[in-house]
Amino acid sequence: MSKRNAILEAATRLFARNGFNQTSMSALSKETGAAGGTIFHHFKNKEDIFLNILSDTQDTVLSAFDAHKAASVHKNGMEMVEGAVEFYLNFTLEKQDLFLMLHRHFPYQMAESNDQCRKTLESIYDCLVEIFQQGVELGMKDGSIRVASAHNTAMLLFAMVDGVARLNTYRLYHTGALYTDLVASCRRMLGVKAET
Amino acid sequence: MSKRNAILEAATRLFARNGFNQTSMSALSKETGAAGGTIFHHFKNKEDIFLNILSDTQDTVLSAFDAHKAASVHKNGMEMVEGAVEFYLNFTLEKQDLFLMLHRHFPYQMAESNDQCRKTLESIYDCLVEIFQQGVELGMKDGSIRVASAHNTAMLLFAMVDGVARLNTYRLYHTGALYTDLVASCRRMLGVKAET
DNA sequence: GGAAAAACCGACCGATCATTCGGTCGAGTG
DNA sequence: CACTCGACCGAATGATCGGTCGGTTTTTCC
Repeated sequence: MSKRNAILEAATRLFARNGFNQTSMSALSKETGAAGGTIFHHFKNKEDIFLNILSDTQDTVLSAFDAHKAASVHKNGMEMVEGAVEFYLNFTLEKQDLFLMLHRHFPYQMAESNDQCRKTLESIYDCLVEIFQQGVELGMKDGSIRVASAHNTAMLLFAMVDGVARLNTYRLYHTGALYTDLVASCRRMLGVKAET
Repeated sequence: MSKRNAILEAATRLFARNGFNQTSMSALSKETGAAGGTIFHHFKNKEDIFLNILSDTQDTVLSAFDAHKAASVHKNGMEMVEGAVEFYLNFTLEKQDLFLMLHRHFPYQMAESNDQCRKTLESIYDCLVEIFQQGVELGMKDGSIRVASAHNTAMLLFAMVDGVARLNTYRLYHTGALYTDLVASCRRMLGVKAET
């Protein structure tokens, strides 16, 4: 692997687990085997490393969601939402470091002063919410879902599912058995009586 | 105000808005007008300041929730949950700095190595989840709520409501109009068809 | 009023931070 | 071979970090 990619990979892990500000360039240097100067040869500064990671994250998220949409089949909108919930939870488990990074405060702090960061973050979150929203909109058409606003409902679904994903990373509670109840809750929340 | 309290208050604001590690003792010194040595006269180190804030936070949260429980009246469990949702959202708005701090990663990172921190955090979150759980348990008895597990349901409610509170602080979306849909979603999610 | 205690001050310390810079090395080119 | 160029190195830099310490002021209590 090229040193540049090694730096990006190690930085993703370190930024996610220890935070951006708590990751020193010397730690990154030690982790990658690259000398201090080498890192600044490839990236103009520490922030630039983060922006590159964020951009890669955007690609990863967008293509993963496109692949899911292409592969998934469903009878109606409600099933599409259920599929999205399951996919999202699995995705957060599969890409733990990415979501650990996205769940930190630093990206949003940086977004306030850096337009590129803000745009990339918005595009990532649009993608995350959209998959729920499409399911809700479909369900509103085919009658499997009855809610007032597709967008607001999608946001609420996202808040709940992402909240559960977060509970996993904080480890204050053991949320293993939550998945079944989560899906059941989503189903009832979307306006049709629970099936038996 | 005593200098000690001024330090705690300023530290709460700075830790919440900039993070623990991004808040320097010199910044804290400048903000409070207290000299560097004075801060270390009142607290044995930076971590000790945070633990004191966390302990104060625990008191604030516990007494606020006790006051809410004592003051609120409700016909049934469902209404109790609705009241809890409204109260929780208002509370996060009222104590923005506290929740900004609790929503950061640092407390949970510190909890992994510091028992006092972990215990305090657990007690805070127990309190937050409990108010939902009591409502759900009551609703399961009086028939206004039909779910499988009171605890899991309370966790899901908490995840959703806290997720909405979080969306507010990140400012990537404007979530002003979400409250009505949130309450309606909770009502449907709890197993009884939406009333008109 | 006077002494002891507590609060307070700011210069100072060693460690660590992000970043810079002069320079080595090897692969490609003509 | 001579020359160039990008990848790479690691010592050095100035700034800033959390924390210490000796001394001064204020408060408390007899």
